[in-house]
Amino acid sequence: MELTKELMASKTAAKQDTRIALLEVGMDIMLEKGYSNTGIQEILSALQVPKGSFYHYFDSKENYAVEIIRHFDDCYTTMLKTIVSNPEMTPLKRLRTYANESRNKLNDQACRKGCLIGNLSQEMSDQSEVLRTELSIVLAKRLELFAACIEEGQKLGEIKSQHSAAELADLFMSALSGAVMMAKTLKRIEPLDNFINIMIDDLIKA
Amino acid sequence: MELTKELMASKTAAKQDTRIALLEVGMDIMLEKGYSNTGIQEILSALQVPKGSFYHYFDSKENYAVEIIRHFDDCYTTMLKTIVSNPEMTPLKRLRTYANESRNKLNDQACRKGCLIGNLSQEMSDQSEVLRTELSIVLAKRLELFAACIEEGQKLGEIKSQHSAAELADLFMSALSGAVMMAKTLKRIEPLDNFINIMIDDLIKA
DNA sequence: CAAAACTAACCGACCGGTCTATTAAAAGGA
DNA sequence: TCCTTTTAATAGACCGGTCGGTTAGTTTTG
Repeated sequence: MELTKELMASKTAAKQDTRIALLEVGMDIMLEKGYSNTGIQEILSALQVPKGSFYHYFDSKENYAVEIIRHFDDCYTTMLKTIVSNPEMTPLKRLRTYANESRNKLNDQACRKGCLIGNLSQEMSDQSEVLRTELSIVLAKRLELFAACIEEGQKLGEIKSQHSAAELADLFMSALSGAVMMAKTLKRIEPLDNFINIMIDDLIKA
Repeated sequence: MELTKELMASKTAAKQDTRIALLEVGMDIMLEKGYSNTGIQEILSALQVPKGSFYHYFDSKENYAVEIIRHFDDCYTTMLKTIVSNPEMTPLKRLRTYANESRNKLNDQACRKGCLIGNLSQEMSDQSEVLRTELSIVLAKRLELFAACIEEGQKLGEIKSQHSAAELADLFMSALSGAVMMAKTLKRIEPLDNFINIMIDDLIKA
């Protein structure tokens, strides 16, 4: 009995693995090529999973993308929280750390890829209300995390208080996303450096 | 003779018109649906132009997009120059005017569409080196226009001089592009309002 | 054995791009 | 001036390939 249980478990796990693997490979490919440019067959070939299986696990490409967004967000939010809530740094230092990591990652990738959420937001907001809604949930979640960090900094007098934390978080994310876009097109990391130098080290600092 | 000349002229003009019409319709559709999601047939149907004509005027979809970018940029740069070089306003006021117009246009479009250059940059920078190069030329041109305006403001003491005009222009464009992206996904105009309120009215003002 | 999980083969639609044919305009010759 | 030749432009049928998605059937499981 224990044997069958184990087999069941491993089998179930394997099936789950296929599902997760589809999500993770799709995430990587969509990060590189966007939604429209990514074919389902391409994802399946990478994993040697047959076409029929895909539609066993997912209803449609659109729903698959929704699950990719959620899966990616799960990982990303965890990472983001550990940085912007890190009690061992001051709030402003946390923001700078996050910005720096974003900058270095983009630089390591030769100013390619960027952020899945940002890329899909730009590509799909006008094309799919389903994806737009999902992406807006993720964006709102991130805005909250940044706003909480900024508010903490404001209370400590480390960050300017002329504007609300929510507004500053908004601008912070806008500028960072835009800097990533510019860096990708110009193939130069300077937009990120400028963002860090001016926005963080100067403008929002109290 | 004059009659035939006129006919010739109008005919030639008509031919040119077909080309221009293809560029302008393609511009509109690509602004709404992006590059990958726009089919050539769709553009042709809108103008009732046969498929063969398209490949008479353009080598490929990619080259067609390059010409769309240039055509769009021609119009846009003219408009941009009249605003950011307008001697009847102070430099900072010009920037605010431009930002406000961008904000109002996006608002009128129910936070859709945005800017063709920004959209294509995000979608195509990693997919097509040809398009990326073309887009980077346009971005660089705009950066120069903004930088010139900002530099003027710095000399007048109206804009902070801790950072170079080029760096400020960089951040200005990053933040504006990012705010447009966020507004499209969140379907709220506030990111643009925040950009104007904080960035222009506060942060870069001396 | 019945039900659920899985999969290979297949579908019509559409993609960007090519083909050959036809028509209209420009250029050349006397 | 008229006729011929060449070239630009129009035209749509057609190409192989790929798209997202379906289905009929096999395999696995309880």
